[in-house]
Amino acid sequence: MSPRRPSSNHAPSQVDVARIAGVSTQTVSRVMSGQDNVKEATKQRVLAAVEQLGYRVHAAAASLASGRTHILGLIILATDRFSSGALTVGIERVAEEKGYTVTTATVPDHAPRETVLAAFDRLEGQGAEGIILGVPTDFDSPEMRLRTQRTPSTLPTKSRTSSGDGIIIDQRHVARLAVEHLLELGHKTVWHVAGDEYWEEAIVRREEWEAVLRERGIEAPPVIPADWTPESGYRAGRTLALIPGATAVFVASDEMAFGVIRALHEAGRVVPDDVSVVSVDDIALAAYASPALTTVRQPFEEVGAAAAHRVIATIEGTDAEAAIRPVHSELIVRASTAPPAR
Amino acid sequence: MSPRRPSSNHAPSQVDVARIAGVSTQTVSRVMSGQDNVKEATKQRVLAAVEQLGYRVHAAAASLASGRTHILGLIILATDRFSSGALTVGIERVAEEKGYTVTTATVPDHAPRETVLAAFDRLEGQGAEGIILGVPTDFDSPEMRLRTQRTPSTLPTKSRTSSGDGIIIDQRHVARLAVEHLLELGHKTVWHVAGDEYWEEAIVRREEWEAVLRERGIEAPPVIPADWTPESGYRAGRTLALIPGATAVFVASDEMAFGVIRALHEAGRVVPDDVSVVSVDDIALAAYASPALTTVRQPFEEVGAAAAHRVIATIEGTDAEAAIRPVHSELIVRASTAPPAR
DNA sequence: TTGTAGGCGTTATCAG
DNA sequence: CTGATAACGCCTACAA
Repeated sequence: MSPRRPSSNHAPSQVDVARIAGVSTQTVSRVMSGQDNVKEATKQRVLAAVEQLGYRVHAAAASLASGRTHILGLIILATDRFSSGALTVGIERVAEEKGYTVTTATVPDHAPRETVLAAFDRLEGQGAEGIILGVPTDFDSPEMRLRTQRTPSTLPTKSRTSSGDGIIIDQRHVARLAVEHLLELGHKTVWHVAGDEYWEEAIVRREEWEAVLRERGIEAPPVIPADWTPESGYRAGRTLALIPGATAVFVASDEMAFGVIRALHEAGRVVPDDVSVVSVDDIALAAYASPALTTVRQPFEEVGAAAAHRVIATIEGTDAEAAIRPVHSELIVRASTAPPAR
Repeated sequence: MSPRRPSSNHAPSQVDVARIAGVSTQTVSRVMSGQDNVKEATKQRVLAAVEQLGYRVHAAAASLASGRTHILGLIILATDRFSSGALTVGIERVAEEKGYTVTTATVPDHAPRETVLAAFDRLEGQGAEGIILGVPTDFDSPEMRLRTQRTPSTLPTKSRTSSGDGIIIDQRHVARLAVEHLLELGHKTVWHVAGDEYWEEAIVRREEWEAVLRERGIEAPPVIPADWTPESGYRAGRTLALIPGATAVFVASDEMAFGVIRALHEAGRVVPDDVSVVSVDDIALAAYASPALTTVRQPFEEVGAAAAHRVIATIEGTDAEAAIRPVHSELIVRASTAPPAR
């Protein structure tokens, strides 16, 4: 039997349901929001009416009345970059679990600060109760401060500079894992192809790479700059291929590593025999690179989940700290690293 | 000067603005929605008050009153798959241009029909005025019909079976481009590593691959099934490596092609000398595979944009057909294909 | 356990 | 060009 509308042609409302069920609208409201102080029989009558009419609560009306929207805002990169997709999946999962909905605003890479602020405002305007900032942002700028003060916000990655409001992946640890692996294999030094320094992660990884070398009394060779794209990795690889003594590189992302390896290959340097390459992310294709990539896995999906938990906790006044699960990076050794040829 | 709130601590409303500007709320409403029937001087006073208070229209209230939400729903795969990210970017771009906001619901791959329907309902409940279905769906099932009838919806890919409501990439053309390329290179036949047949695209590509061969009087070899993942591609590649006569494969996606090539490599078959590989998508890494992938580029971002244009046109009663720009696939020849060795 | 009253902030409609 | 008034559909608070 197909559901039938009351008479007019617009969506059924609480009033319609109440009339059919022979109760007040208030009772309908109680049933819909799952309150338990409704007699079972009444509840069933209401539910029957709901079913019959195909009634659904009107989100806008509900949120106007209650002051709650249950909307989470997500500001993310307008690219198909692996990390963005995985992050989103984690956020979305938790949001749904917790009864939230997520609205996304994308911003181009290297967007000026105003673009991010504008995205933030747009999301707030849409009613977002909390916002997850998936792009580099100066969390401590006055403009941002102003906003994060009125709307709970979180950064998926821990920032070097800012007040500890970022979370989750310790990028120092990531870099250390990678560089130490190479050193333990017996390489005398490690070169570094860095990510775009517009991103905090890139800076931290570079700093830690230097720090690890310094600890062992090794002077860091010059950084080879790049920008996360495979193209930039390729260019970096060509540079690297020119340096005879280079036997080991720490590349700041898998996607760049693909480019680096290709350039090395073309220059006749074999990976890992001549040069060992370790990178970061462990994207799905990492295991299918030639050779398979040794890489530090970043659990983006968990990071997204943790970020979502965190904002939701803040929104709801639950203990935010308790809601955070630390997330672990892990070195995955595959075929792109080996001891240096003697 | 920092904006100051009226007195209480909740967000300023139209009333506050009206009072300060010395006009009625109606006039504020008119200014905010950009109607032109307001005297310039009045408008400026209103704008000044808006600025001073930091007023923004309350989306929920506006949509309750107007009946419009300007929300677009997007149902998409809960993975970091390349295509999903790119699609989203295109949708988001157009949505923003047109003053819409996008709310996403993710569903796992291979989700049963009910999951997709539930996502649809959730989005509708959130007020989505139009929905873009980025996952395989039986667009013609009664349950879906029921929904698409009340909420404009669109499929980014043209379906074999359904009523022409799908759009944009002609998968037959994609397959034809790939297979003919191989044939023109001189290969006697072409093998096929198929995508997950849960997806329309996979089926269409396989069908067309067969059709192209048949046209030339070639009997199609057995399909090698896979599921879009690089892992499945790897397995398919091992199978392929066992077949001595196989000199050319059409792989249904780049991500699988990475797996195929690795397996071939490990089996001692050189690409493209022994086996030519052509795939589909042209993901960012395709150019950095070893060897660089010959592939049929799919402009996902444009597809997303076209899909968004389409739903919005439907929502607004504009001519939907006019709003669609056809989108072109293109063969990108790189290093993974070559004439067969004689 | 259930109902009544009032208001959430905006836009539509109709007057002026 | 501008304003008064009535919805929009629901929820909170309070009362029964």
